[in-house]
Amino acid sequence: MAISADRSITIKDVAAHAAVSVATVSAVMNENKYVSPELAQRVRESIAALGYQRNSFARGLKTQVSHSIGIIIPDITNPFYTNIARGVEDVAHAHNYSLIIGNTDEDPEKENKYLQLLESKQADGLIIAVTDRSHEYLQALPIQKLALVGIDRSLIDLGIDTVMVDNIVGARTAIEHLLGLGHRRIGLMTGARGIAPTEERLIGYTEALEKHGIAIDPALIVMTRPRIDGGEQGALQLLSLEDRPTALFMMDGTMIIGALQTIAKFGLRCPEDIALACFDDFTWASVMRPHLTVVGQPTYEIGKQAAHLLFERLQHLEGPPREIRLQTRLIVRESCGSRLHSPDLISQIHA
Amino acid sequence: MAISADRSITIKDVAAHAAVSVATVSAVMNENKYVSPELAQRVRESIAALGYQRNSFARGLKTQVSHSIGIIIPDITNPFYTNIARGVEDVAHAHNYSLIIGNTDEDPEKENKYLQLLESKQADGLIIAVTDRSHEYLQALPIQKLALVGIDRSLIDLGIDTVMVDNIVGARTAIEHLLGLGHRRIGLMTGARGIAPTEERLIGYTEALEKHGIAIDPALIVMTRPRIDGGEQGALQLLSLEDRPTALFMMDGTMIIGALQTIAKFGLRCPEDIALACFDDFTWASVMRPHLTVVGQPTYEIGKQAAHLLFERLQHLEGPPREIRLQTRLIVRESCGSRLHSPDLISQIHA
DNA sequence: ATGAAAGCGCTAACAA
DNA sequence: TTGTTAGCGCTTTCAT
Repeated sequence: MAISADRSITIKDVAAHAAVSVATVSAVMNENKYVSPELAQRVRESIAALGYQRNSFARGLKTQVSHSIGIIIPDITNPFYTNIARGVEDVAHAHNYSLIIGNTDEDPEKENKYLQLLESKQADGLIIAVTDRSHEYLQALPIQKLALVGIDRSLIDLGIDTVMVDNIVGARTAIEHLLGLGHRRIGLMTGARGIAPTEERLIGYTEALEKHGIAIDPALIVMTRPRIDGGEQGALQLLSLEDRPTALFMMDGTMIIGALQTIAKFGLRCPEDIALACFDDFTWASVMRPHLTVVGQPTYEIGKQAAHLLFERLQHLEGPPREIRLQTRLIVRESCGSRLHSPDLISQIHA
Repeated sequence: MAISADRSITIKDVAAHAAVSVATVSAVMNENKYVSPELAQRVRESIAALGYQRNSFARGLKTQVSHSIGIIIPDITNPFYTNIARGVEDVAHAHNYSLIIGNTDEDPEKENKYLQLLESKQADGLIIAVTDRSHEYLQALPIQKLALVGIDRSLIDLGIDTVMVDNIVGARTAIEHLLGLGHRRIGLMTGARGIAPTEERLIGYTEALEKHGIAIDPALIVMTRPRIDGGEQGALQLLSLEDRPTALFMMDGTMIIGALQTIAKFGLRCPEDIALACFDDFTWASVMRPHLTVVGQPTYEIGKQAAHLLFERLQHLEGPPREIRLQTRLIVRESCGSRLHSPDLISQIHA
C-alpha cells in the first residue's frame, strides 16, 4: 500500500540480476531441468535478493493449472460443513493448493453461479455438497476441465467420486439403542425427502423397527427443516400426538436444540420423560445437560478423504468413479436415559 | 471429465463464430466500449452458442486483478471465525469476488506461507487475524499490491484498516453485572498476554473493580489457552485457591465448556455455587443448562464490515487507515444467577 | 548445459 | 464504430 514498487519483479529482472536467461530462472524455480550448481545458486540468490515471486496468472495461462480448488457447501456456519471444510483445507494446504469457498444456502442459483465462477476462473477441482435439485446441472454444465468430488449426497451415478457416510447403519444403530432401552414409539424428524441422507436414514429407522416387529406409524415421522426452529416445530408436532412418543430421533444436530426448547415448554424432562438422540456430534453435545447421545459423523475425515480423492483424480483423470463410505459412531451419553436403565451402559461407545 | 472438448473455447473462437474481431468480443463482455446493438447481439449469441467463458488467467495477466480476496484466520472451526468468514464471503459474493481461506492454527510460519501464497498467486486483498508475533511480517513483506484489513487485533498503527470490538466496555459491562449481583471475588481467565483483545479486556475488568473500590488480586487472574482444556485448567487453578472466587469470567467462549466440566468435578453447581460468564455468544449458549450469560460479539458483522472496508480500499488505495469498533452486547441469561437475586432481571439485555 | 523465442488468451491503445 | 496488434510474465521447444 505504501512503499509500492511501481512495477513488480518479473522473471526477467531475476534473469538480468543473475546474468542468465529467463529459461534458466524458470528451470531452477521448477526444478525440472538440469542447471549447473553455480548458476542455480546464483539464480537463487537473485531471487532472494529481489524478493521475486512468480506471477501465477502468467504461469496459469501457460500451464492451465491454477493450484487452487473449490468447495461448495450450503453453509460454512453449520458445524457439519465447517469441519469438512477444515479437512479439505488441511489437505489442500499440504498440496500447496489454495481453497476457494462458496456458500449456497441451498439455493440452486447460487450454486450454479459458483460453479461457473470456479470453472471459468480458477479451480482445478471442486468438492461439492449438491443442492437438492441441481444434479442435472452437474452433467449439463461444461465442467469438463474440473475434477469433481461429491460429499454428503451420492453422485456416483453421475460418474462422480463421492464421499459419504453409512447412513443406514448409523440410523439403525441409534434406533436399536432406543429400542434396547425399551422405547416402542420413536418419533423421527427427517430433513428434506428425496435426498440420499434422508432416505437412507429412513431405511435404517424402518429396518430397526421391523426387526423388532414394530409397525411403522407414519404419524411418528415428520419432515422438518434442519434448523433450530425446524426442531422446535417438529417436536411440537410429535409431542402433540395423542399417543405421544417416548423418544425422539433427529436427522440433524441443530434440530435437537429446538427440540430441547419445545420439551421445556411442555414441562417435560429429558431423559426422564422423553429420550432424545440425533445425528451429528458437536463440541457442546458433551457438555449440555443432559449430555447428548448422538450419531457422530466423521466430518473432518469426510473433508479429508474427499480432498484426497480429488487430488488423486487430478493425477489420473481416467478411471472409474469411486465412492467412499465412512462409518458413523453411536456415542451414548445421557439423553436417551441409559443411565436410568442400566448404569453400566453409560458412555459405552458403539461402533 | 468425460466429454472433454480438447481445447477450450477462446475469445478467438467467439470472434470467428460471430464474424467480428476479438476486440469487439472483449468490448461486449466488458461493456466498456460502444458496440452497435446488432453486433453486440450477434456476439452474445455466439458466446451462448459456444458456451464461452473467459479465461481468467489471461485476463488477470493483462489487468493484474484476480477478483478474489483472501481471509487468514487461526481456525475456521472456531465459531467466532466461522461467522466472520461467512460475513466476508457474503460481501465478496455480492461483489462477484471469490474468497480464499487459510487456517493458520496460530502458527506464524503457516501464516507467512499463506501471505506469500495469496500475494504471489491471486488475491487482490486480504482480511487477516494476525498471529501474535507476526506484526512485523506485515510491513516487512512485499505486500504492496495487496489491500489489507485486520480483524480482532488492531493493525491501525501499521497503517492498516482494522475492524474490532470494543473490548474494554465489553469486559467492564460483564464485570459490573457480576458486581451488581454481589460478587466481590471474580476470577478471570485471559488468553495470551500482550495482544489487544486480552489487554483491553483486562482494562475493562480492572476499571470495573476499581470503580467499586475493589483491589485487584493477581491470584484471581490466570492466563490460559482459549480452548476447552484451557478453560478446564484455568478453572482448576482458580477453584483451588484458598479464598475461592464466587464468579468466573472468561475471555473466550470455548473456555467456559472446560470450566463447566471442572466445576462439575468440584461438585459445584452453577449459578448457585459459582457464577459463570464469558466472551462470545454461540448457538448453544442459550440452550445449555444453565443458559449462559455472555458478552456477545457481532461476529458476522465484523466480517461484513471488514469486507466492506476492503472493497472500499480496493477502490481508493489512498486515504488514511480506518478503524471500526463494533459494540459488544451483554446477554444476561442464567449462569450468573441473576434469577437467584432478582427474578425480574431475567433475560434483561444490556447494550 | 544454457539461451532465444514462440505463444498461452486476453485487454487496450491506436489505427482505420 | 470496428479492427489490428502489442504485450502482460511465464513455460517450453528447439537451437546452440
